[in-house]
Order: sequence, then structure tokens, then C-alpha cells
Amino acid sequence: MATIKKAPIPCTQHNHQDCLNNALERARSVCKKNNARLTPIRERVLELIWQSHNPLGAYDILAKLNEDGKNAAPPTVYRALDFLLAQGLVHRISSQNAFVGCSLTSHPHVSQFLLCRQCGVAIEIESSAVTEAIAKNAIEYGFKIDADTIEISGLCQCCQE
Amino acid sequence: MATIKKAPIPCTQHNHQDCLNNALERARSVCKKNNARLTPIRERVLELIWQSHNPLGAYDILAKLNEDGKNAAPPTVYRALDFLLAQGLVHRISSQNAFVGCSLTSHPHVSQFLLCRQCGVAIEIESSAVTEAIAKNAIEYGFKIDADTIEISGLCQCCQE
DNA sequence: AAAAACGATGTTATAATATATCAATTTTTG
DNA sequence: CAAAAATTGATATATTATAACATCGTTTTT
Repeated sequence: MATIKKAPIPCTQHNHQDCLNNALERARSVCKKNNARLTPIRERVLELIWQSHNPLGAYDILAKLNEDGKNAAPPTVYRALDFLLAQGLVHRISSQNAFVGCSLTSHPHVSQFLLCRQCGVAIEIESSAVTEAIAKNAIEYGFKIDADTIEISGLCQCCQE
Repeated sequence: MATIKKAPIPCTQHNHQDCLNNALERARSVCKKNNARLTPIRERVLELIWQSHNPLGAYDILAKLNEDGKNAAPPTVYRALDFLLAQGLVHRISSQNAFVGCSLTSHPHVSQFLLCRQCGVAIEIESSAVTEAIAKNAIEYGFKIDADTIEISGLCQCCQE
């Protein structure tokens, strides 16, 4: 029954509860389709990551997880992250050793982000022009691409005042 | 007196001594121009990084450095790396927590690599099409770019047999 | 040339990120 | 239900990176 609409620009005012709900709903649907188990821990980790559009470190996730009264250890978080990464539900932001929810429904192997160095927001983009330009270049070198990882740092719209 | 010629494709057979010599010579020239001091430690670290076209971890560099009989500590290496990064002489490969020599003479703020998951080679590319496609996308989001970081993983030509 | 200022390095300790290993438990499968 | 497989718990440790302060050397100023 969900209406298709353009996702909001993360760094601008928006109803973030919608982002969270969409992400969780999509996670359930993806896992069902892949016959993968979205266990309570995994769902909780995804929910924590989606508290904002800013990448979150594994140990920050761990701390938030343990605010519930649990006493989880690092492997708990990293295993949940591995699962979510494999399902294409989160992305790893290498330049920050942190993790952010995937905003897109397609191309799970492509990861293209604009990262604000001020407020920390991660804006996921989906540029076929970029993907194609890279593919073209790879061909020149006889290189066979598995995965794109693109992390562009700078200042988001809101942080340019 | 150096003849301008196209750099070899790193994963293919080539006279690597030339790569090393070019890199060191360029380092001296860049540092002179920037009025920066290419001290013995810094030059040695750069030399170690240029032992191959594969990104090298900080602690691997440290180990090689200490093979000379020294007993350096991590900060020694990280400080040298910070310097070399600032001079645009090496790049950080975030997805590997490793460092590789810069093969190009221009655009020190742009970092575009094809990374072979088999042999580990890092092929630095310089695609204005990619850069422009990203710039165009950033404009859509009102995003002001500081630095591109592009790390494409896959299989290099030599590893596709 | 002596003193001061600055940059580079040495040294120790520790922070931050990530994984290996094995045991216990839960879920699924036959 | 029993066996197999997947998930989680728990402990230890590996890997990557930085903070803080002391020392040394070079350059600049007087």
C-alpha cells in the first residue's frame, strides 16, 4: 500500500520516522525473499543504524545496543553488520570505519556516497553516469569490476551557510 | 632529461625500478617546490611503499623499516605517512587500511583506484569523465566537493586466467 | 655565536576497530 | 524426536591508529 515517492535529501528537514519505517519494512521484505532470518538482534542493529543518516561506528552501535540492559560483545555487532551488509541493507563507509543504512532498492553492489565533513550526513546517490564512466575506464585496463565504492567528502547544502 | 612516457599498467610485466626511481625523483622535486623536508625516514617510507604497486599497511611498513636494525614505533610511520599524504605522494586506500604510492602528477585531491582482490594490485586511474559525473551529481544535491575517493574492487587483467 | 623558536623524531602508553575460537542455545530439517 | 545447521554468548586477542610528552636537530633571530 506504500506510495512511491522520492526519498528526501537526508541533510534537509524531513520526517525521519518514515525513513526508519521504510527501511525496516524493506528489510523484512528483502530477508523474506532471500530466505534469510532477520532476527531481533539484526533488526535492532538496523534500527539503531537508521536512527539518523549519519554513519555509525560498530562500537557506537554496541553501546546503544547495551543501553537496553543487554551486555553484548563486539562480535555480536559485527556479525549483525555482516549479515546486513550481505543482504544489501547497510553500507560500510570505509573512510570512516562506520556503517549507514542503504537508501536504495536496487544495485546492492554499488555504493556511492556524498559525505559531509561538517554534520557527518551520508547522502547516497545513484548515478549511472558515474557507474558507466568507471566501467568504461575499467575496460581500458582489462579490469573486471566486482563492486564500486565511492565516497565523496565535502560540505552538504545545509552546512554551507 | 627524463623522457615523458606512459606509465606501465601495474599488474603487467614492467621494469619496476623505473617506477621507484621516478617516484623518488618526483618526491624530491615536489618537496623542494613546497619547501617541505623529505627527511631520511620519510624518503625511506616512500621507498618501502613503492616496493610494489600493492597497498601496504602501516605495520608492514614499520616491520620493513625495522629490518634495517632500527627500532621505530608506530607514530614514526604514521607521521611519515601523514607527511607523504599531505604532499600528495601517497594515497590511503580506505577499504584496506593501507597506503600506496601516487602514480600521477596532477589532481592531488582526487583518488581513483582499481583494486584487484586476487593479487592486490592497485591501479590508479585518472578519469575526468568520472570526476565530472560525480561533480554533476553533487550539484543536484547542493553538495560542495572537497575530495573524491573512489575504490573499485574486482579482478585485474592478469588475474582473469 | 648564543638564544630562542620551530620542526622532526623518540618513547611510552593507550584508544579504536575488528576477528578468532569455542561453548551454548535456538531453529530448521529429516 | 533426533540430527544438523544456524545463531548467539563469551573470552581472548589481533590490528590499526593516536595522545602526550621528552629529546634532538635545524633554522631564525638577536
